[in-house]
Amino acid sequence: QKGYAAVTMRDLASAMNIKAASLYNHINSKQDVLALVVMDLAAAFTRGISEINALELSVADKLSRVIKLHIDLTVAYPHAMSSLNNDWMHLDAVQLKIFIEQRDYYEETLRSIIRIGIAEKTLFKVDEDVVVFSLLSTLRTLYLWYGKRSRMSQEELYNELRQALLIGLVRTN
Amino acid sequence: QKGYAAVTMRDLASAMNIKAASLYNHINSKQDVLALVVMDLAAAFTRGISEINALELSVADKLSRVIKLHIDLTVAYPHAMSSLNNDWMHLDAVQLKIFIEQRDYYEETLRSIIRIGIAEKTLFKVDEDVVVFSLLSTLRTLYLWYGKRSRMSQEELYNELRQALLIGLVRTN
DNA sequence: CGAACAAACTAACAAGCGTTAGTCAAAAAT
DNA sequence: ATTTTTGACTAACGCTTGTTAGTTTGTTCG
Repeated sequence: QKGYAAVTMRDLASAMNIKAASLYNHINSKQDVLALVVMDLAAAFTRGISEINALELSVADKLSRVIKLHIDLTVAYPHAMSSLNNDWMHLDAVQLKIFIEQRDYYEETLRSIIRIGIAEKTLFKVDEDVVVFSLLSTLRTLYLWYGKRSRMSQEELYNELRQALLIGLVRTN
Repeated sequence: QKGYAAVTMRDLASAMNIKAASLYNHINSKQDVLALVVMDLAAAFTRGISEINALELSVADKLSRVIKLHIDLTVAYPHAMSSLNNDWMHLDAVQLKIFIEQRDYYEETLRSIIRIGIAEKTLFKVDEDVVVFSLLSTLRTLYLWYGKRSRMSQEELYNELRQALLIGLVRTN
């Protein structure tokens, strides 16, 4: 709601009905809390795309699996997704380096899947950077949206997103 | 880079090679700076979509114009786009109300365009909320991307985004 | 030339920040 | 039954925050 910088330890404490000082019986610092929230989720994404890429699937099926990965993790950890998107730059130097490496690996893996699809002509000829960026923009901000306005099941969301992101909107025939 | 909450008046001042107190010869408060950055850009989006919707265009052409609107404003005000996306919740109560009204109006206008397209069957049958969300997720985060990694012209970006967002990726025939 | 103004400066304020120290009651382990 | 541990508390710390007051310097204008 407020983001890492704007939220105070007293905010966190009062949401748990305790005093700020009591938090330090459980955690070492505010930064540690951020790392706990962000790093596990980042690792889950890294593991997820790595597993998908290792499977013997068509490019379109791999992309569908990536969509499913994002839906699953968003449903499981909607609040952590917000920190992953907006607060990662406040990680300390050590964690930040690890985070950025994982992020780069994730994006490069997705880019390589798309590159193969374009080369084998199962995907339209598009700029791979634009596609990676466009897919991830939508998938990364799912948490802003799903569960709030939507009464949709995960299954429905999955099908709608495959249509919107992969198949397209405008009828061209 | 840091977001509204994390950046200090001393940060802003030193980036301008002056002292923090000197800022107050030009502005009234930190919150006012945020409002100056965010509200004008929000108004530009509101005016933009209003004008597009008033034109006598096909649904697909209106959507293309919306893409162009986002590209134009992102190129013109890349830094303000970041605050518009990430810092709007730190506006004071008065401005926040105005902001949210404009945002709702923008989204509802876009939704109505898509609703018409689906009804007249120029668009595939998709959930209109998913489509609005998916389009805006990509267009709103253009600033993260364009100008950094990309050496693409605005014209190229426009064509690539129309392909990726409207036409689709996966060849189905 | 002299007045008025713009815009920088130093110094300091009160409030809020993350965090630590020390204490105490209840629960768990011995 | 006694010791140890857990996890809350109050009080306070040193620091940083946004902001104000008062001053000074250079420029603009009658």
